[in-house]
Amino acid sequence: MTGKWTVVPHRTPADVAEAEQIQARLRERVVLPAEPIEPPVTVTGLDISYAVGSERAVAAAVTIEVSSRDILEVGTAAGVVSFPYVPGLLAFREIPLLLAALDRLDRPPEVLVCDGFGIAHPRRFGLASHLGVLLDRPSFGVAKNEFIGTYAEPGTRRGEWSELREGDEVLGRAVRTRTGVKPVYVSAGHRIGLADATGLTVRLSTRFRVPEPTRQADIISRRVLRES
DNA sequence: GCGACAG
DNA sequence: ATCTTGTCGC
Repeated sequence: MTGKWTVVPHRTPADVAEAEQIQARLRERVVLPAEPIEPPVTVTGLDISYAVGSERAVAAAVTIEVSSRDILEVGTAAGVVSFPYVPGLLAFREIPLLLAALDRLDRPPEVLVCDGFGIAHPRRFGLASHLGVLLDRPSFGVAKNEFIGTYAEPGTRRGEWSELREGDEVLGRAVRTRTGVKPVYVSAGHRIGLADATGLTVRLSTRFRVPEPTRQADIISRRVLRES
């Protein structure tokens, strides 16, 4: 079931070693522009909900209008995950179902936002980068928890941020989307810079810590899962 | 060797 | 990720 916008097909690897091979090969395709991208009218958020004690899961792709934060379109896909959760290899667990959910959208996504990381990853190729490369679309990640790198606590006000880095290498930002609330961790995935990813993250999260596209994808995937 | 470890 | 309601607090 190759998605209509999938540029690079996905195969589930047989083991961790094969997954890391694929990761290393695809990573070479990542492009991170220094210039701002064309401001998108919509952003498509992605997330997956899992059933307890089984491999059943539901993915949701939710396209949100940036200016209004309204939902424009929803695509979902139920299925069975075929790769275990391994830190650093999350993409191999989630990508098949995410691609299926994206397939259900009529309008091709402009910019993708994932629950997780882009290049802020042990091998600089997290879920957001992986999906961006497969679809050849701009993508970035917004994670709720830290993974790698260190950062200074950002200012307490909404919109303030600090660099997430490993040594001299800037991997992302800890971004305050709500005043006085724990920051989210933003990283570029593919074909987008950190400044754009940060700006979109803040614009898309007005009432809640998590930006609307991934927040709605979380809510909808969870609802569809329990209704199945 | 011992933890830590996106979702 | 997931099991789970109300409740305390800003």
